[in-house]
Amino acid sequence: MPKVGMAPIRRKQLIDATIECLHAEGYHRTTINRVGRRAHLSPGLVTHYFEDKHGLLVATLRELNKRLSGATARRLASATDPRDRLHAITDAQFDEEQFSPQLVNAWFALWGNLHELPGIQRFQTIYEKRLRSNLTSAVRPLVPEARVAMVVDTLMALIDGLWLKGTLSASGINGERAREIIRDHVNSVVGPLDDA
Amino acid sequence: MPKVGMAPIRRKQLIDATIECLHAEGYHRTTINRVGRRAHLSPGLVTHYFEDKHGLLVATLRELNKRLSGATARRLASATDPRDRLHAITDAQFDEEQFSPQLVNAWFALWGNLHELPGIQRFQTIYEKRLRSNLTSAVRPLVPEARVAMVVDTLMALIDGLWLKGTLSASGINGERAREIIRDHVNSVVGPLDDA
Amino acid sequence: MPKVGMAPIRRKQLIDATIECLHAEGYHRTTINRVGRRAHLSPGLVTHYFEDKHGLLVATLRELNKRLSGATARRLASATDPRDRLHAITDAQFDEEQFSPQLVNAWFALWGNLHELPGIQRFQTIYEKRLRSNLTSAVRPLVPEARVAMVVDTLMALIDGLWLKGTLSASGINGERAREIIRDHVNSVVGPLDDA
Amino acid sequence: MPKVGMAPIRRKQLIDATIECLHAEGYHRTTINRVGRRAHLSPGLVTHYFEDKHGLLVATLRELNKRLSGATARRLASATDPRDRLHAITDAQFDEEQFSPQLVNAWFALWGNLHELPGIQRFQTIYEKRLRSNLTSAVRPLVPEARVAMVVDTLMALIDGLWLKGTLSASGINGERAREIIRDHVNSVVGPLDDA
DNA sequence: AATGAATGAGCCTTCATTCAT
DNA sequence: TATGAATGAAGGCTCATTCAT
Repeated sequence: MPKVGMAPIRRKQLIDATIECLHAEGYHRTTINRVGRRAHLSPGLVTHYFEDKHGLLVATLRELNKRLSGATARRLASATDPRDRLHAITDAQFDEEQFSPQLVNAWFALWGNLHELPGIQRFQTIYEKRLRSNLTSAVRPLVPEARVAMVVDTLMALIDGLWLKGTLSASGINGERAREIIRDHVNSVVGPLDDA
Repeated sequence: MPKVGMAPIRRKQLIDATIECLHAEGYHRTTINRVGRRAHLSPGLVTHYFEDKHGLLVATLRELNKRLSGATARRLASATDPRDRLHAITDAQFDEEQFSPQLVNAWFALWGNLHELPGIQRFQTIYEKRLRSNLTSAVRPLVPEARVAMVVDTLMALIDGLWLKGTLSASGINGERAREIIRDHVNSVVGPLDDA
Repeated sequence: MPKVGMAPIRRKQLIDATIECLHAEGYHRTTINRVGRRAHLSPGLVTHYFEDKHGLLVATLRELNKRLSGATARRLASATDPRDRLHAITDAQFDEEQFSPQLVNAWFALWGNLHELPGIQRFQTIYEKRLRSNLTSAVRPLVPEARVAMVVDTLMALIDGLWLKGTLSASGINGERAREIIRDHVNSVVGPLDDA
Repeated sequence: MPKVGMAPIRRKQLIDATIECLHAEGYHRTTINRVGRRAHLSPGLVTHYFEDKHGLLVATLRELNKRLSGATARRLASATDPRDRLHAITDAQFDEEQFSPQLVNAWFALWGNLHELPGIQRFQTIYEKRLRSNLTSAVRPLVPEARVAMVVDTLMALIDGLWLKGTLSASGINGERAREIIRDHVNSVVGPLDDA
């Protein structure tokens, strides 16, 4: 009695299980068998739906990025003022929903092994370019043109650094603190809010 | 083939080969066999000198950290002015010698798999604390006490972020650019150099 | 190749191959590869079905004990007279089917390496206790209570000793001779059969 | 400054360490390195003095047998009466000094792996024959000729069985109990001591 | 659509042995 | 006489993948 339309359901189940597994067990313990077990599905299904272990991991990273982009889009939607736009973008990077230890760790476990995921780097580069482009257009109205590149580079590095700190529980950097730091930095860069 | 006193020589050879291998092949391709082959030594020697693969990787991370600490110490030695001290520390993080793609990638390959290296996290935490302590004492004379924590947190995240960018050739962040960014940031934080 | 329900078949095949291998090649030559080869199965299947080499050996010892217990049960079933019950138990220990060089050697190869099979000792102790309990209730009606313990201890040691001799082809102790010896001993202990 | 006459000293040290190791770690953990470490000697010395790991184990078994034979000889020396001679032999098998857990376990660890010690079986057979011969000449004066073989076979099996039990701490068979059992058995076989 | 049986390559590790000193 | 450096084979185990059902 083959059911139809299972594909999206199964794919979601497996990706969720992969995220869980990456978080809980780390990259190299994230095996097809373990992912299957977590999803209460057989290991054979992974290849059925993702061709490959590689395929599963790529799909997982895509999903992680998508969730993050979603946060950016949502926040940008309700921002009009240039400065607000900038805050929207940076805040989105540390959105409570996405900046959970689980997602950060899963993302980072993949990130830390890009070497073994051929084809993903290009894909990741695209994501980075989009962020840079978003940041650039948000920053441009706020600082002298000559400083745009520097400000954007700094912001991007700072964002990545805060993510990285987020994987180390010992660092004490959670979403709230990350937003605080990045807001402080943004303010110091674009000048104090002259609300007078 | 001398019989005695080979230990330090072999250990260095194997650690160097590990760094090479991590850079060239990535974490999970860094196997005992491959490291041995790179060092022109038999795989059995790894266990002879490091007990374990784990032991080898720990020793490698230690070595990487040591080299980095060395750079910091060297630069601090010739800095007296508070602002100079701060620059010395941050510049040291991107010292030409240490911030080579090879070392950065090796370091990061280990970093991205801390999960699988039990016991290393504690060790890494110590290293982080030392950096924080160095930065704090350098920053304190330069900014109001209430801002010290924020400034240090930001600096540490920015440093990590720049390292991370350094692993992606596509990001265009090399040692020079990294130092430029961090100097710009430091200046903006502690106020412009009033050399007038 | 059917897809389902292979477990019991494969398990039996692998256990049989293990017994063969222990007999023919000895304990430390009984490797997962060799067992697999004997069973015409891949080495990976061992872990699939037994988790471990250890698991395979434990299962094998269990099987050997089960076969032996089976012989005891069968013989006891057709014995009513107390003396017959005692003979039934002791004879069962040297049942032609179980006391083959193959099984004895396999059993002994395991036995001689209990050190390396953590957790098995307890299991083996249970088996021993059952035998002791069986013997005790068979002996009790036949000798003065004060002698029961001594008689049982002696019987158990003698049984083990005969098994041990059974592993040495040079000893000339086969099933028939073993039964002869133990019957002679039993008779001398419980008094001659007064069939007059 | 090469010392002369070290051979017997070193050989003894290494054999003692082997016995310890067999007892404490079991057969397959008894490696040349571990034995060397226990003896505070380098692993290379083992091959120097024993050619081989095999050579070391053979020498160890020889030593164990020698110690046991020594006990027999000592006890036989002071026995004149036929029955005393028999008791001397059987008691010697469970001499407090030899029937220690350490020696029993070491002996048994070797015994349980005779398969892997080519050439030892022959050697062990000799030892068995000598025991049989000793027992036979002690038994002959005490029982009808027709029963000698049976009595000796039983005795030999019982002795081995008691040794075997001695390796299992759970069995509760120590030297004292073993002697008690074997004496009881001997008495029942050769008839009660008619000291009237 | 789904299962789980089966394979075989590859990894880490252990170890007996050899050998230069 | 003694050391310990060095090798390389083999073992146990994990795992991605294939495939019959």
